[in-house]
Amino acid sequence: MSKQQKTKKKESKYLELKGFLSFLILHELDQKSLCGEDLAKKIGRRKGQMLTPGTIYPALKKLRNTKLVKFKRFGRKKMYVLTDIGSEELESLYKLFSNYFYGLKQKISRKHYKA
Amino acid sequence: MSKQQKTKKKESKYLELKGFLSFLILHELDQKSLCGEDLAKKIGRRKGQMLTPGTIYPALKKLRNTKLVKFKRFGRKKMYVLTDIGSEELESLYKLFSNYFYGLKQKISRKHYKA
DNA sequence: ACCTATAAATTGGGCACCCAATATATTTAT
DNA sequence: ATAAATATATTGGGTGCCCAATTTATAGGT
Repeated sequence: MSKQQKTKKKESKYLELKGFLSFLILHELDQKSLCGEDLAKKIGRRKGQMLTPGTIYPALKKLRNTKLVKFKRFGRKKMYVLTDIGSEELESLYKLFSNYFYGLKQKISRKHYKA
Repeated sequence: MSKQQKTKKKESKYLELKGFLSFLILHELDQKSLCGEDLAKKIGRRKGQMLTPGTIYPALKKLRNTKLVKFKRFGRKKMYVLTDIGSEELESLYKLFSNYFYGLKQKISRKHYKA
């Protein structure tokens, strides 16, 4: 009972929902400043599977390079926050997101999301 | 004024929302039977840019191979519909989708979506 | 100083998405 | 039968997502 999320109860048999990682990172950081590890846990909870370092850190690196996020060091943690550019970008992405998934609103419920 | 959707008014400057194509195909086909071309237009409208044949047809091919969709020929069109397996898969994907985007419900509005 | 734990980061590889360009098949018009 | 139009399909290449495995850096305990 030590593992935080185990190998995956795959609900869908054929397809996966990949993508939107950078978008979700910005969205989470807009709610609360987080370190890489906690971001991986939080987004991992959304997908039902922990994000590995090889997923989260390259994504953060890219977001740093494009100046959408920055961090401040606290002990060994790097606490990430949005930059002004990052906030603007997120607002644009919300509009795209709205278009992209128009009509799917009723599919989003709290039923399966824990924490 | 002949082109249906032009080169792209890119709202976000740095990131794109990629992915979920197969999911959206299943979702659209669950609403209405469509041919490849019309699927490309419909999903293209969601992203603000027409999907090219090189995007839609390989995706449909994969969905046919996994028996999630099938088609019937009408003239030169292939009208796609979900199989029973496809319907089940879509239900599972809606649950994953709900988790994946929990908390983003209020971001989905009709504001920017046309048709 | 040394060890341990924690957080961050890189490497290598696979797959989905995506487009531009090109090619094939089918239907309709002449 | 031939041409034009429409719909389907493939090819080649780029990029992002994703993981397993490994490595580096930082902080705390003894």
